[in-house]
Amino acid sequence: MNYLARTPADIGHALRRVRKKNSLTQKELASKSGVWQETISKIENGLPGAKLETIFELCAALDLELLVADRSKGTTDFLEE
Amino acid sequence: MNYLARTPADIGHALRRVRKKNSLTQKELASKSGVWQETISKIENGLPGAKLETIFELCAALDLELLVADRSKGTTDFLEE
DNA sequence: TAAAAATATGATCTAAAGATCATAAATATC
DNA sequence: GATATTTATGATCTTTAGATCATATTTTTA
Repeated sequence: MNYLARTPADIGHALRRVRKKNSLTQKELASKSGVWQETISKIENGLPGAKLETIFELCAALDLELLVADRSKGTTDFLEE
Repeated sequence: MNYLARTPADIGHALRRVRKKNSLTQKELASKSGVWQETISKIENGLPGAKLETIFELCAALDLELLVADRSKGTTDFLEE
């Protein structure tokens, strides 16, 4: 299950989807990740200046990683693995 | 050609590899991307607080995108597509 | 090896992220 | 619809990223 991202908002949306898919509230993710709920809300809504480190903290908590890939023809919608 | 990233340093290293693969200096990438050479240097060296937006600006200039993926067993070394 | 080119680092300034708290607003539940 | 829960937003504070400039250091080239 991959989500393709070309913008900060894409990352935020992907993180939200995975969070919900795991039936976690932002508050629960906050506890898991050490990132504040308010911060998670902003990131999920596409905060352009979100820190890379914070993104990786959320990825770790959601058991995710990022792949740096050549730009594809794909859209930033849902991608099946 | 994918590079797997679990930390800001991984992202920085991936970006550097792709830049070099395209025979670009940091200064040339700076011109392409609108991000300052000095900033690129810091990011390539693993700046934890690098802004997501800045990362995507570099990705766009290098014709890259990110995939949000489930954590794999892989290491953050070079991965062949 | 010397010179040129590329990269890294330091200083200053402005804007803003994240922590922290509070709470308004939105959503979910019954 | 009422209530509970979740998410979004605003305020304050500290830290720091990025822009900008300069230049030290390192790497590359001839």
